[in-house]
Amino acid sequence: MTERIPPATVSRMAMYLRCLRDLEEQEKTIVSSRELALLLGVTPEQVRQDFLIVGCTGKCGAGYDVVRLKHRIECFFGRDADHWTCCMVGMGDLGRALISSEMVQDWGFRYVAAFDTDPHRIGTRFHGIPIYALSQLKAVVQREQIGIGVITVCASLAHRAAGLLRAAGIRGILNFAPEALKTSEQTPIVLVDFSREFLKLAFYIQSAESRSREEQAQIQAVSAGE
Amino acid sequence: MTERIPPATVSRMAMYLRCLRDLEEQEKTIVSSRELALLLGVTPEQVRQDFLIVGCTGKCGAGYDVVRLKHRIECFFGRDADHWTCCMVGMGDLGRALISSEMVQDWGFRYVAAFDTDPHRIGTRFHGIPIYALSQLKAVVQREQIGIGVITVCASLAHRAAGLLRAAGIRGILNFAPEALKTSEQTPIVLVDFSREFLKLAFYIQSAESRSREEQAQIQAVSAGE
DNA sequence: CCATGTGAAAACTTTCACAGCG
DNA sequence: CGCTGTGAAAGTTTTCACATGG
Repeated sequence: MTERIPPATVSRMAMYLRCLRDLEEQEKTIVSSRELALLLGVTPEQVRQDFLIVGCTGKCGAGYDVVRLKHRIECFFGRDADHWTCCMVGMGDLGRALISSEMVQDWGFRYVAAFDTDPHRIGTRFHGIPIYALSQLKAVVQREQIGIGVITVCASLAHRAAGLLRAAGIRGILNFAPEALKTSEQTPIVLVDFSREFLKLAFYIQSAESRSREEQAQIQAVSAGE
Repeated sequence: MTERIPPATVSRMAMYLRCLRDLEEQEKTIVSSRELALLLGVTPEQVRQDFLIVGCTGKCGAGYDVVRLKHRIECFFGRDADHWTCCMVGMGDLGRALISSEMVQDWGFRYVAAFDTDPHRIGTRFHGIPIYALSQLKAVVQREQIGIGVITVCASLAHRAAGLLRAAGIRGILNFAPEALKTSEQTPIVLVDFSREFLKLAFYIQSAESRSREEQAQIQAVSAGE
């Protein structure tokens, strides 16, 4: 059942899901592969190919049923994707920003606990979420049946945090600390590295500008040739 | 010169750069493709293949010169990667967190201005960075020669923010708003979508657990066969 | 005529195997 | 002997072409 799905495909699936949500809000019931392709900047064929993975649900001539397709992709991400319990390890600026932004809450990811080393924060609540000491992590994770741990502590603490989460039997870790944590077969870790995104952007800027320079040079060459 | 570089390769380049920085701090001068491969979870051949792209700098038998290689990869990301000026559009929790975390400052990305709609914030400073009104964006971007705009406003404002940045002649945009902005050939946009990262993690958890279930089933089948 | 479904073709990435150098 | 460099092989992913159905 679990064919090898490449990371790029998983990313695209997440993008489809976002689009389908938006389409559902706009009360569209049918969408074609071409429309989705335009929205995502890929080819219609690729979209159809991807949908074969989740079990082709399209109808010839018409398009895809938005609700049905969305449901299939939600299944792709796990049937219980609608209620993941998360905890935040590190209640610094980033941790608080992630919680208060509520970006992922309505994607089925709900924070039920937070952990910090600062004694002033321990025992208080943030957006209704209780803040515990790190020493209580294992007990809380197991009591609340927390599935996902989100690490926003500094790089030097990240390994310790990951170790505690693993020891508590967490199912997966999202790591915002600029530190490559060893990911094991058992507990997957997704690293969100801001510096990588900045570098990627820098590269794309560079290549876009060099390309447009080339084009200008070509235009100049052409006009010179005339 | 600008061969088509796949996104995955760009990501790996950023990871190499991180590793090389760490190695440089540890005062290692030589590194082999195998060491880097282990650190990154890829194969040594892939590492060497990647380094061919930036211009093979390795010496047979010895390994790669850390400083030289790092320099080459920095060039891959643009020679002026060492001094990108950035501005933050949106000084909510996320915007402030990104600035105060200083995660990317020492990667050569420096914030020199911030923009917000809240009149209480306009005119003040945060971490020494002046906060302006959106109406001043164009003038400030051009005056300070800002290359990168970082969007952390809400989804509904993101399009307007992107439009203003583009009109001001920004070179690239990093978008943290949960909204797919149309990226043009001229000004690249990198979208950082937290919900996508959560979904990715959910998928990997799911597949890791189904795999281990399969293995257990296999083990049971084997022991049943004995 | 539009859109999907499907298998084959093309393009690409990754891996392999080995030559060459320190 | 270990490590790089390189081109060919294997294994992908993506694209194309066309059959099928509303």
